[in-house]
Amino acid sequence: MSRTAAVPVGAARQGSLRELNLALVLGRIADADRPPSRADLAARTGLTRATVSAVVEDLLLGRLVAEVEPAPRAGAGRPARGLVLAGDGPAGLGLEVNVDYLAVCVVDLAGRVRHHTVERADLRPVPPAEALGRLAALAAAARADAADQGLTPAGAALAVPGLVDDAGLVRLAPNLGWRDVPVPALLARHPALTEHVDGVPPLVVDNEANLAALGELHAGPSGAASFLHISGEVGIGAGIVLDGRLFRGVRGWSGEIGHVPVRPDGRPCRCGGRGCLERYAGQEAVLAAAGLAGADLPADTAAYRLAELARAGDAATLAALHDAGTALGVAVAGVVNLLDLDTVVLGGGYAPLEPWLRPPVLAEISHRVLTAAWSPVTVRPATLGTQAAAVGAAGSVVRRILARPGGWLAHRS
Amino acid sequence: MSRTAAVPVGAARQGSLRELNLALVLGRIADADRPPSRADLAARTGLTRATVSAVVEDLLLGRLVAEVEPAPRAGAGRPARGLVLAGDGPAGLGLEVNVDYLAVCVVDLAGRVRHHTVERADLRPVPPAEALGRLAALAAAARADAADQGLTPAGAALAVPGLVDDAGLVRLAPNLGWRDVPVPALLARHPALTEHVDGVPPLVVDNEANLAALGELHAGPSGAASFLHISGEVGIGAGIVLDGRLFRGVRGWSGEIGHVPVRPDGRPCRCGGRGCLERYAGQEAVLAAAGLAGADLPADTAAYRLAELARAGDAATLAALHDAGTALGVAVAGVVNLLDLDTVVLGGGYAPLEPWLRPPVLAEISHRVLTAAWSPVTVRPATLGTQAAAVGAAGSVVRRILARPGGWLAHRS
DNA sequence: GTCAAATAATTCAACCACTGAACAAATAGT
DNA sequence: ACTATTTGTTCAGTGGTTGAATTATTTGAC
Repeated sequence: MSRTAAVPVGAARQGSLRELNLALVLGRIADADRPPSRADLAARTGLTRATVSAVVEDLLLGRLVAEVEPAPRAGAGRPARGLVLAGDGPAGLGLEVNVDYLAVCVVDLAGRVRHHTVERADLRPVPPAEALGRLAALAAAARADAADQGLTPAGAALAVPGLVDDAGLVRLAPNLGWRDVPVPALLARHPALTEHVDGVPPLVVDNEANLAALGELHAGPSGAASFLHISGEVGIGAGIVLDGRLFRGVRGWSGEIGHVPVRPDGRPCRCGGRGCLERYAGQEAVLAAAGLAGADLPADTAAYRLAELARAGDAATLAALHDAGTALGVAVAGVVNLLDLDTVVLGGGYAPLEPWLRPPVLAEISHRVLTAAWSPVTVRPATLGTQAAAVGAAGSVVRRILARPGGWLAHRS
Repeated sequence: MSRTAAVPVGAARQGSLRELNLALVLGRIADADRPPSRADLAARTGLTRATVSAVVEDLLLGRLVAEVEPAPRAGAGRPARGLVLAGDGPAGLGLEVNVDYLAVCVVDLAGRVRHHTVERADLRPVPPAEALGRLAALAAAARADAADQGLTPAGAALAVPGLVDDAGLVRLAPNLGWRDVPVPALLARHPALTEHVDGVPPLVVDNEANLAALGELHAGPSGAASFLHISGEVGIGAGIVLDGRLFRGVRGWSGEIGHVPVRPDGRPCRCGGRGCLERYAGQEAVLAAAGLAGADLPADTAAYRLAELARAGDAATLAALHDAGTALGVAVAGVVNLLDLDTVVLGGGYAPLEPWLRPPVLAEISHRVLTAAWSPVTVRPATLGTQAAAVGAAGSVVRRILARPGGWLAHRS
C-alpha cells in the first residue's frame, strides 16, 4: 500500500530539487495529449528551458522517456522533438487472485497492457500456498514475455478480494475462504516476485476493490479524478479516489460499502449486523430475487446472465435489478452526502448491469443528496472489464515510478 | 478553503528548497513536546546543523519562533538554546456566525487562545449584512486587543453553519435562513477583515462542522490524526480529518452526515429524502422525543437541559437519547465501514450528551463494522466546547502560516 | 583551580541545481 | 539567399545545502 505522500516530509536536500523536477516533468509528459517538446514543458512547468533540457537528459538516459518524430507544425522555426513515455523502460506487474480465476498482466509506463493472462479455476478448494504458487508461475511467464518486449519489470502488486494488512497479511478474504494468509512469506521462494528495484517495493498486496478503482482511474476518461468505484462481485467493495489518489483509510481497510446499513432492522448479514447493502445488492441476493438461486453460476458470468434476462424483458429480473439499484442508491446517497463526490462508477459485475441499475441509483441520489441541485452526480459504468483489478495493480506500480522517478534512475546509474 | 497541498505541484525552483526546509523545521518545533535545540532539530529532520542554524535564523528574524531559556540537562556540554513558536508573531482571527451567537477569537502560533468574545443574539431575524456588520465590529476589537498583546493578525476564517462555495458564497444555511449570501463582498467595507498579508488570504469562509473538526484536531490529544468529528446542532454536520488534514470533498461540501439515510422509508425530511439521520438524532427530534417539543430553548442550551434531565433519570429523555444514539450509530457504522476511521468525536451539542450517546453508538459499531474485531473504534467527546468552530477557524489560519512560512517571511522582509 | 571531555552552534570552502542570457540549429516564408 | 521564428544547448552567476573545522560554553575529574 502506498504510504508515501507525493512529496516525502523529510529533509529537502539539494538532490530533492532535481527529484521533484524529474517527477514534475515526467508527469507533464504522461498527462499531455500529444508528445510535448522541451519548450512546451518549460512553458507548462514554469521551469527554464535549460533546466528542462537537463532533466529530460536524465530521463532519456534512464529509459523513462523517449524521443519521437516531431508532429508537423505550421509556421517557422526549428522543429520540436516530441517526448513520450518510454515503451521499453520499466513496467508494472499486476496480479489477481479471485474466486474463480487467476490473472496476471504487464503494463508499461504509458499505461498500455503489454501482456495479459487469465487462468480460470475455482480457487475456493485450493490451499492459499498452492494458489499463490500457480500465480507465481504465471508471473514468471509474464516477466519473460515482458523482457522479450524490452521491458524491465520493476515491481508487482497483487489484488485480493479481502482485507489486507500493511505487511501484506490477508486478514480475511471470506469468499475465497482465506484467513490470516501471510502472502509475502508464501511468495518469498518465487524469484519472479521478489526481485528488487530501488524505489519500488517488490510486491505489495492490496484489496481488489482499491486496485480496480485505480485501474479505472487511469483507464477512464481523464478529468474525473475523484470518484467512487463500486465493484459488485459476490461481496461489494468500493474504492475511493480523491484528486487522483486512492484513499485507503487509517489501516487500509476503507471501502467496505457492502456492510453499510441500508435497512437497519432488515435481513441479518454474516458480518453480524442487519440490513447490510450486500444482503440487498450482492450477487446472491440479486440472483435469488431473480429466481436463479440454485443456478450456481461462476461468479463472473452471473452478471452477464442477468443482463441477458433483463434485455429479454424477464419481469423477475427487472424487479430484482430495480430493488438492488434502489438499495445501492441509498448507500451511495449516504456516501455522496458525506464525501461530496461527483462521479460514481459501477464496476465489476455491476458494469454490464448498469443500464438497469443506473435509473434507481440516480433516483435515490437526486432525492437524498442535498447538493444534487447545484451540481449533478454522474453515474457511469466502468470502462475496464473484469480485469480492472489486475490492470489497476500493474498501474499502481507504474504510477509509483512516475511519481518518484528518482529511485528508478538511481538504480540504473 | 485550503486548496493548496502541502507542497504545490509547480516548478521546484531554488528558493523552494529553503521554503520546504523552513516549513519542515517550523513543523518540528511546533510538534515537539519541549523546546528543541538546533542540534535536536538537525537530528530529527536529517538536515545538517549548519542548515538548521541558517533556517532558524530566518525564522527568528521573521518572528515565527523565539529562543527560551534552556531546559537544564544532565551531563556535560554547552547548554542548548530552546526554540519555541513565537508568542508575539502572527496570529489567526477566527469568526463564527451561528443561529444564536456571534463569536470571535484570536489564536497565536502555538495554538493558545489569546482573545475570545461571544455575543449572544438570535440571528435568524437579522439580515445577513447586518449580522456580518456586527461581526466585523467584534473583529475590529479583537484585532486591537491582539495588537496590544504584540500579535499581528495575519488572516481570518469565518465559520458558517451551511454550504459554502469556493469563493466564499454561502449557498445555503438553512437554520440561519441564509441563501446565496456573498460574504466576502458584504465584508469588503470592513478594514478589520480585508487587510492583506502575503501568503495568507484575508478571509476564508468555510463550513462550521469542518472548522470545528480542525479545532478538535489541534486541541485534542495529539496522535489521533484521523477522525470523524460530528457536530450535533440543529442540523448535524461532520468534519473528516485524515492524517491531520481536513477532507473537503470535490466542491468543499463534504460532511453532510445529517442526510445520510438511516431509515430509508422513514420520516420525510426537509431535504426531500426520507429517513435522514437528522430526523432521528437532530436536536428537534431528540427534544420532541424527550417531551420538550414546545420549549423553544436556545440551540446551545438545549443540550445542557437534556443532560440535566438524563442525569436526573428522566425516562423519556433517556429513551430519546438511546434512540438518537442508535440512529447515530447506524450512520457512523456506515462511515467507518467505508472510510476505516479509528476515532469518532462527538462534538457540538453531542459533547455534553456523550455519556448517554456513546453506549448505543458503540453497540451499533461493534455489530456492524467488519473490522471492529481487529482494532476497536474509539468514541469520545470533543475536548473543545461550543467554541470549537471559532477556535478551529483561527487555527486554520495559523496552520496555513506554519505550513508555508515563506509567504509570511517574504512579507516582513 | 585547572584541564579534559562533551555538547552546541557558527564559519567557510566546495558543490549541486536552477536561472537568464547568449548562441547554435533547423525550418518557413519571401 | 536572407530574414524571421522557434527549438535546444552552453555558460557564467547565484542560492542553498554539505561536511569539516572552529569557536563557545558547560560538567566533571584530578
